[in-house]
Amino acid sequence: MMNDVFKALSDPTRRKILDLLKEKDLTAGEISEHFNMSKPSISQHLKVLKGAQLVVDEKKGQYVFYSLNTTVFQDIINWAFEFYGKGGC
Amino acid sequence: MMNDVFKALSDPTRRKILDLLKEKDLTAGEISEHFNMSKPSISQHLKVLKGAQLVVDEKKGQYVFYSLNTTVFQDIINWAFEFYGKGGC
DNA sequence: TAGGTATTTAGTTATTTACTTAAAAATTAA
DNA sequence: TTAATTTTTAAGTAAATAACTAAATACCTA
Repeated sequence: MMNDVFKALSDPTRRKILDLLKEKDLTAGEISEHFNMSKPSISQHLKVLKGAQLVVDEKKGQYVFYSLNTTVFQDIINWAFEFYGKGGC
Repeated sequence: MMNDVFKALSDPTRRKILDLLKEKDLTAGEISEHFNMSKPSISQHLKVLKGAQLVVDEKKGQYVFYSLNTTVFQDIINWAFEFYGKGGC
């Protein structure tokens, strides 16, 4: 579970996708416009992000909108807190 | 920089090494005892963790002690906070 | 229905990664 | 110095990853 998350985060293209989604929800096509990369490659990256539950997709007509799933980011924070300091925020 | 960190964290063996170091500092040999894996493999994993500055090493005689570098974990928390909620703790 | 757009799936290839064993380097002690 | 111990480096290999193109799927509109 956390393995899927860190594997997903280990690729710079996928982290940049997350950065884009921080601003606003985007379709697969809009996301791909930000990269010098084929649409299928971006689609695969989105699949990995979705598998890690870092993003959620929603189909609207012929478009698929992607958005962040913030709960997993909380999991990452909790994971890192165990190393940084013994509890406390 | 953050790329090295997430790449380092993407492997379960390396995350388990970090878990072990959460308890106490350990030598390379002590770490390797916790795995069904050759010492050179563990040494390579330690090199990756060190490259990401997630751990620090200190030579004491013929032993090399490894310990956590907590500052990078703070960086991870800061990174994730930007997705979770706009600031605030 | 037919054609167009958006997205994903399938199949292929080059690169990277994680492991192995063997050898080297560095330290300790007889 | 020689031998033993700890750790890293080097070289090789199998599996995973990330990219591509081509084809399939799904939806919309004329």
